[in-house]
Amino acid sequence: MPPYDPSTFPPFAVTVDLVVLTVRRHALCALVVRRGETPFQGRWALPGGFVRADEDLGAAAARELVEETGLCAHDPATPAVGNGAHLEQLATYGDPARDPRMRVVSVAHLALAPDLPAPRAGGDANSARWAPVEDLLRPEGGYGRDGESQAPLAFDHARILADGVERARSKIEYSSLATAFCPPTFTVGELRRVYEAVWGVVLDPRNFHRKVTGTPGFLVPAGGTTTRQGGRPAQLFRSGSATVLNPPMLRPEV
Amino acid sequence: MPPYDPSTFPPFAVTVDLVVLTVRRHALCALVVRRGETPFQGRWALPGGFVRADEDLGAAAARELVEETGLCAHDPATPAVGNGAHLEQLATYGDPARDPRMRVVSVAHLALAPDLPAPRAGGDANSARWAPVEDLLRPEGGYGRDGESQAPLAFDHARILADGVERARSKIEYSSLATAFCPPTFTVGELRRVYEAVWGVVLDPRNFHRKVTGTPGFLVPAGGTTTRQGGRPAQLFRSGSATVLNPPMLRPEV
DNA sequence: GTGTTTATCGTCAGGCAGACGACTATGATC
DNA sequence: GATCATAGTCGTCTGCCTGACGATAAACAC
Repeated sequence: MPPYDPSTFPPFAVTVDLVVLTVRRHALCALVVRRGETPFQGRWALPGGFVRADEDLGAAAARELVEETGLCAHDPATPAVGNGAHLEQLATYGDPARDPRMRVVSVAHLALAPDLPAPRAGGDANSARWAPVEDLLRPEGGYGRDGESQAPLAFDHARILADGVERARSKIEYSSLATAFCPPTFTVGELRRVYEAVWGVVLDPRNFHRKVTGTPGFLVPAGGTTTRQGGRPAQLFRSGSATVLNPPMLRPEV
Repeated sequence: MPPYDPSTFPPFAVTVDLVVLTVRRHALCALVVRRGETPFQGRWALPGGFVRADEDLGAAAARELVEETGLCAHDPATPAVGNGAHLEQLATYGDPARDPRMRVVSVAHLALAPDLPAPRAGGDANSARWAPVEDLLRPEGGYGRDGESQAPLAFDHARILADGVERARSKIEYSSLATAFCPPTFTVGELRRVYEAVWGVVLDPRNFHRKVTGTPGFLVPAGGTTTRQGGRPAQLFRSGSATVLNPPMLRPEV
């Protein structure tokens, strides 16, 4: 290890960027905000901001999450109260050219949230929105289903988003994290639609039901039923204490 | 997102720390270096150093890896040549109090290497060594099997090492990464001993043989046999093109 | 040769997943 | 109110994979 003088280290800016995912209308969506300044002015970007001088990385991510969505990060300590979201570190991006202004290292975090009413960003409805990741990750431009223009995300945020989506897709295989996309109580069918939206596949309702109800600790009956999805009333469940699924949920091939 | 003045961001030092793992004498070992300066002078620490002003994070990690071990990072581009090691980003640690001198954010990387002759760190054999992770992660002090004193690792490096070991343990379940611990050609038994050392378990040789030889693309016959492990000559294999194992290797319970 | 060590092939039973049939309980429609 | 569409829930069957072995093969040490 070469010796160094602590006072001459190269200075970096450190930010956190958030990949906030939710499932809306059968589609996996991410929270994006419109940039008001150069570079990439007017383009969509992931929410984020500078880490403060005396702030831990996770705390900075949780603070940004509250500022952008009102969601409380779901600490292991906190029980699963109303607006809790799962938050975990994703990866760190530090290409010297990723921000033309200066050297910025961004510690990306992944948040999984239930379907929320609407993004709030200082009340400016035009500056933040949920967008289907399918649209955001389309290689080039084009238009989303709502006619919203789809220039690629600012900076290297498409890459970060892709990494976050891939993390979410693989993590719901072997963990109970899919319930983070659901409201406090939910049905087996609602949970299945989460898997279908995140993976982009169609699952057999009977085998899915057998699997999730047969995995100890995954779901606990919350009592009562609901018909909010139509059809026969479905039992309501709450997320159980299990965090890892063994054996895992199997994602269908191709 | 609050507005900001790019010139007033809080300055951070950014470092990379390396968790370099190998399997030696049936034990999972990590590379540690002895600190020559305060804080934690004389204590063992993970190798690492500052990211240079115009250097990507992965490049900094690869540079440190070469400096400490002579290993070349195994880029996807590079074919599996002699001294190639697997290198991937692990996680980032930024507790404001993790370094008493200043605010340091460390991007930890995980490297998996075959058994190497001996660490080199400027030729000073006393300043770098392979230590069994079991010893390094023992909660408090004590002595390793070789009588080497075992004060806990410097900074938060025990935590980083534990995260790296856990990553390696889980990743060899569903990927072909275990071959990164093996020389270019190896036998099924040698690969099994890697799994046994990393997981700390004993595996059935017959079922293991059936599993790894039956997974398409995991192993390709390299031709020839060896008796370097004693007993009946064993076929030599090379790592195949498969990167993910589906279905995965199952780690025995408990 | 005999014993030891390691490698490799086989067999068998249990568990789990995919494919699918059958039935149930709602709301919507006529 | 009968019928239909929709969704939920319970079973069955078959094939694959794994864990727990037995058995054989090919080297080395004495």
